[in-house]
Amino acid sequence: MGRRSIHTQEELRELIIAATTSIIDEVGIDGLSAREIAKHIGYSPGTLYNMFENLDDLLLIIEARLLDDLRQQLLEAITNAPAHEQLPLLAATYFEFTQNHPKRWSLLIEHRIPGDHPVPDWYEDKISSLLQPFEEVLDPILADASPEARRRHARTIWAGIHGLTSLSTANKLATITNHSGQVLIDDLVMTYLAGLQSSARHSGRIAPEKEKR
Amino acid sequence: MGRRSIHTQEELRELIIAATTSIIDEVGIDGLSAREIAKHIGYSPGTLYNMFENLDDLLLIIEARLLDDLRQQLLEAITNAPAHEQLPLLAATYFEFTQNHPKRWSLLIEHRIPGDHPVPDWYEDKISSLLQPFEEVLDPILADASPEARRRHARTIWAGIHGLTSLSTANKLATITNHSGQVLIDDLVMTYLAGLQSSARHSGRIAPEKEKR
DNA sequence: ACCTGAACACCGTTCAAGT
DNA sequence: ACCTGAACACCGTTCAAGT
Repeated sequence: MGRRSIHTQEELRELIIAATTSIIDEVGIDGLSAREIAKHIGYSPGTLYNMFENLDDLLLIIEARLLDDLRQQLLEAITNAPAHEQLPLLAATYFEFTQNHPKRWSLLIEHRIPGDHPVPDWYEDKISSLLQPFEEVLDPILADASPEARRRHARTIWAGIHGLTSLSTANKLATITNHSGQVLIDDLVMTYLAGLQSSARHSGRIAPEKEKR
Repeated sequence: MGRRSIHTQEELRELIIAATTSIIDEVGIDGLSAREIAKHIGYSPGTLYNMFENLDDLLLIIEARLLDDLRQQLLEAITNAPAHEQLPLLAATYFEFTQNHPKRWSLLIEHRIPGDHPVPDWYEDKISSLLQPFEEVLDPILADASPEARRRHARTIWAGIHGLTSLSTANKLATITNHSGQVLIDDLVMTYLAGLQSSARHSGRIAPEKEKR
């Protein structure tokens, strides 16, 4: 047949992304295949390769949108929140988000581009932008620290939280992390914060208690 | 043909495990297949299913051995080490180990049993036994804490370290974690430890400085 | 008893051919 | 120009048949 043009290229693209997302959420990653996606949208498998380089490319785009959504929720969570509650709020929101999208979050964790090929730049940017809320929230606490130390602490606490959420969605480590995940994340954030404040004290200056607003 | 019996069942089993391990380490997970393993050991693909339930089962066994090795190295690392250096040593050893076996460690992180089936009990035990060194090392620091708090802190710091090493081997997050991994892990351990000691102080008793030996 | 290898039901991806 | 769908080179897994 051919020459249908019922949808614009852009519509077709979104159709494919939507179908793939819903297959993952409903059936799981194991039930996903190019043929299955094609069947869902009523096109032939070949059409996918007209819009995307390959399946990995398509999945990467879905992962990137998930990261966008997460970032959005993180930013919303800390808006108007008292400064000293912001980091715990970020952590709780991060965890909750991954629990709400377990299948897609697993995809994000487990999906690796074959051949050790590096991931595209735009994808790395998405990841980097996740760090921004953490840097913002840590800034007042680390007022005296060097820029390098601030970058480092933000990365550490982000990576710790990210790692913990990942363990929770991979039910391969269930016995350990069903301790449960939220409890461990709270522990991590609270103890790490206490550690930051304690070293701020030892380095000669006490991080001031916030009383903004 | 059939009826070769050049190898005992046990030898054949080990042969398969060894071949699979070396394919993963050399070619990577993408180059792995039942047919490829069979070719390596000079048997037919069907033979694999005589010794193992399926490919997932075989991979799980390889992952379990990796965990055994890691545990062994962790225990060796803290033997005869001063108490206050033990946790940093565990973290550094953990990280180094994963860097030394990047392909197999990626397998451990990314390999999920299809269908949300839970992992076998013996596998969960392997994971649990990784916690033991962390509990041992934290015990002196948490002398006053409740058993529940000790379990929790050990799980938290283990999961944080585990999560960080996982991010480092998945080069999907390279820009962030090539900060580098070892630096972030040191930061996590040191700051978390400072946090633990600071709350020990606040709860009325200072964790005594160790001076054993 | 032990192992084979053809067969089944799938994959991702390509590309000549159809409209 | 747009899309098809048969074809290619693979998968994991099974199981009747061979020695």
